[in-house]
Amino acid sequence: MNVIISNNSDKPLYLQIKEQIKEAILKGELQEGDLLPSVRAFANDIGVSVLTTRRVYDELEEEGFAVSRAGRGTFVAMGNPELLRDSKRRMVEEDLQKAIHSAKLFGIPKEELQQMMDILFEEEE
Amino acid sequence: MNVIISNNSDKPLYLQIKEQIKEAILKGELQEGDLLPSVRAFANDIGVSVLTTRRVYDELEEEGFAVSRAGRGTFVAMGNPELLRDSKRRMVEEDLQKAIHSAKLFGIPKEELQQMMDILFEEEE
Amino acid sequence: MNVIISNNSDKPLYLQIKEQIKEAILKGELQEGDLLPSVRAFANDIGVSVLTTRRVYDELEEEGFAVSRAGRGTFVAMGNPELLRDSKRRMVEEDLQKAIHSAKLFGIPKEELQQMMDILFEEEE
Amino acid sequence: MNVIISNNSDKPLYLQIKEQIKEAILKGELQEGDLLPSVRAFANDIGVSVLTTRRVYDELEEEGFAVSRAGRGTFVAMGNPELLRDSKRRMVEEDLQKAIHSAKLFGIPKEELQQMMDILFEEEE
DNA sequence: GTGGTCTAGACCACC
DNA sequence: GTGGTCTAGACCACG
Repeated sequence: MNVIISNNSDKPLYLQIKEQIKEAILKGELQEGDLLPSVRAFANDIGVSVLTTRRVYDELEEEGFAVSRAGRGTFVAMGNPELLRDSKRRMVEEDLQKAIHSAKLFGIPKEELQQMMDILFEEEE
Repeated sequence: MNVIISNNSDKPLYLQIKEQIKEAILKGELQEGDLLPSVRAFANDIGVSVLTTRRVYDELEEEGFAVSRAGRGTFVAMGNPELLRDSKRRMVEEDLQKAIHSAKLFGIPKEELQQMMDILFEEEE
Repeated sequence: MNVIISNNSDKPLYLQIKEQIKEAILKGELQEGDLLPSVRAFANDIGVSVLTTRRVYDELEEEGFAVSRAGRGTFVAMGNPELLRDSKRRMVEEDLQKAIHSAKLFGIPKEELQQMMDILFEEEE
Repeated sequence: MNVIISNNSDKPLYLQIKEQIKEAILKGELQEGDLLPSVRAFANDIGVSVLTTRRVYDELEEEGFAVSRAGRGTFVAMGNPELLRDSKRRMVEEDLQKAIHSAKLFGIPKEELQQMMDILFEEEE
């Protein structure tokens, strides 16, 4: 797994890391039951404090994406695939909703919005 | 102008205020050249510290949405209307791009995305 | 608010503290909207690390018992009173269920269990 | 004897195993003097490390539930039957006391507590 | 002043 | 080896 950290981002480190792991799970790169790197190995790997990776794993566990077992390691949680699908859709819908909200506010018509989506969809590499 | 402050929001006060002023400008409620309330009056009005409104006006000026004239007050900047239109589009495009990025990541096809937009567009009150 | 910490307990410090705050809220000693002590003042007060009180407040927030506002402080959450009542009952039911489970396992009849409850209820000071 | 291990439990493996053996003794499934499986056979049987079963037997011996005879094996301790009866009662009383303590704290009256016990007693399958 | 994040150590229980 | 807790510092943004 590749995690990229930006010190210039306004997002805290632990959030950047957490989101990348969640994305990897949602994309299917990390499968249910997979062993995640140990907090120490991971911290060393990406150059952050152990406490920071601990926090990432703690929150992933709270959110149901991972399970930690003392003395064994941290694993990708066994989750109902439906939940994953929903989780993906919800992420997309959130951003979409924001865009639509602003568009309505500024009087951008639905047709123009659809056109923008078409263009942006092709542009994205 | 009505500014609504939520103490339950995760956004800092100064940002909530700034964004609502910017929205009012982009929506056309505040016209170019309009006089904004004084920092003191405004602070008193919405029940926040003078320092907070001071910061709002400072940042609005930095971003080119307002100009302060010593002894006269703070005014909505005289901006090229083109710039405003672009600014609106850019805001919408940013969120749209995020949604498209996630959708591609999770394998949600363009058709499904368009369908989601249709539904969300109608739902928005 | 009085918090008592035992270093001999098998429970981690942060849990001991968190549970006592939750109890104070459930008992009504702490009312909705009340300001909790700052993490630093609290840590100093009860003689633990700042990080430990931070963690307590973080988790109380996650569980919906408190809300933190940067620059202002941490407050007892405005919660629907129904939820509090349910929370109380659930705590009691959990322990009761354990007792009943063991009793059935060991063949202790319902009558004896009720008798035990009578006696223990009077004994409790 | 059937021992079921859950990887999803928050309890450590050795505790899960130990508690199930103690329950079997208290329930009478394991009689005084019965030979327990060897640490190696047992570890192999339930799929855990030998160290883990070793620890289980050590602690059972410390607590007086088992005795090890070098070269012979580990046996369920010859215990005074009174002690066993007391042990059962104590386990039940402990949980009952916690429930009563919380109930008093939150102002739940004795009648409501008894009602809860009635309901939970019937519900338990 | 407040909370939010982060570092660099440490000790413990579990496997 | 692993995760779980804790300490004693630090810097930043917010009000």
